[in-house]
Amino acid sequence: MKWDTLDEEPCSLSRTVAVVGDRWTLLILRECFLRVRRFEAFQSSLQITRHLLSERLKKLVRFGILRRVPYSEAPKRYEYILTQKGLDLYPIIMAMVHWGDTHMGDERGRPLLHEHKICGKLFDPVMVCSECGEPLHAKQVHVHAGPGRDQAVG
Amino acid sequence: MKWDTLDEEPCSLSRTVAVVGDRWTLLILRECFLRVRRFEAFQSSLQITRHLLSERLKKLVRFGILRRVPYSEAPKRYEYILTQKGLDLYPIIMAMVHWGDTHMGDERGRPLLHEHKICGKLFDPVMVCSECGEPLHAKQVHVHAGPGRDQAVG
DNA sequence: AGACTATAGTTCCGAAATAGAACTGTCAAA
DNA sequence: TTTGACAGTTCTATTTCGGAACTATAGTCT
Repeated sequence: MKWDTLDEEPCSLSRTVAVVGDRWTLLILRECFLRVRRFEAFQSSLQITRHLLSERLKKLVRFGILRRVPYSEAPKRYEYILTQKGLDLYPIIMAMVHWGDTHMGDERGRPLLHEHKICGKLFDPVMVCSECGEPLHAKQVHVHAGPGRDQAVG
Repeated sequence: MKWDTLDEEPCSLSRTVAVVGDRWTLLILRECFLRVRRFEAFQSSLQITRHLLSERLKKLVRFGILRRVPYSEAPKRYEYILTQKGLDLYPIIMAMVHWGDTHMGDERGRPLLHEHKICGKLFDPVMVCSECGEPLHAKQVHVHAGPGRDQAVG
């Protein structure tokens, strides 16, 4: 597999995997959604090596998921902020959190609870059909080849 | 990071990442949802090395995401089928496909289109609040520590 | 019988990625 | 002038991955 061109595969999952398909990147994104923005903060909360953190942040900036924004002129210091493209990853992160809550929980209960500011309640994320609003299940979905497909899948 | 105990972290995202947080595993799961079930089929459609495929399938079975089911007695042959726990990963996969469609597309258009058998229409997945049904956005969610949290996050 | 094919793996070795620690550079505060 | 905070970079040892060959079981073809 040529991982360096995975983002050009005729498969939307592959293209997403090219960007967020590794453990550190997903954990970094978790921190971003928890409002962590600075190199030292990522490093100390994740215990990631500085080398890998640096590389992953660069990659996320390169793909337009984070913006590197100066917050101090002298010395020059930057923080990393989610772009809209990055914020749009929220359903992926929430879907993963919810699956973990459901299937990987232990007797201690959930690590985090989520409150929806709009309705004020604690909630779970639910994935629904954009057309009829019903919850989605794998077996109720039929897949068709789209225009961007050659022979590969996804 | 001790990846071998990531599934015991007090963070649901970490626990999910422990299971599906690598590129090959996500691509294998894509194939599973496209009804691929056999070793040779995974191998030839993904071009994954047989060694890694074997290891990843074992891991998915160990975590209860796939079941290894005999389909031939002599010679003994098995296929890999999603359990309910595995089927429940569907929102993660769909969220990734949708993000890829939205942010990583090219001029050729989408590789695949999804039809909801319930309503008969082509759809996009939308993540909504279980309580009020409104679409979720990162900035409208407030996070609280839950019972299973000690000092870590997620 | 003997050779060939299909399926599902396992083994081995060189290449690439990761972990862990130390080092660099800039500036402010003590 | 020394220390500390911050944001990285560099180095080496270890781990994981890629690619190819090999093993095992049984059916089919000649």
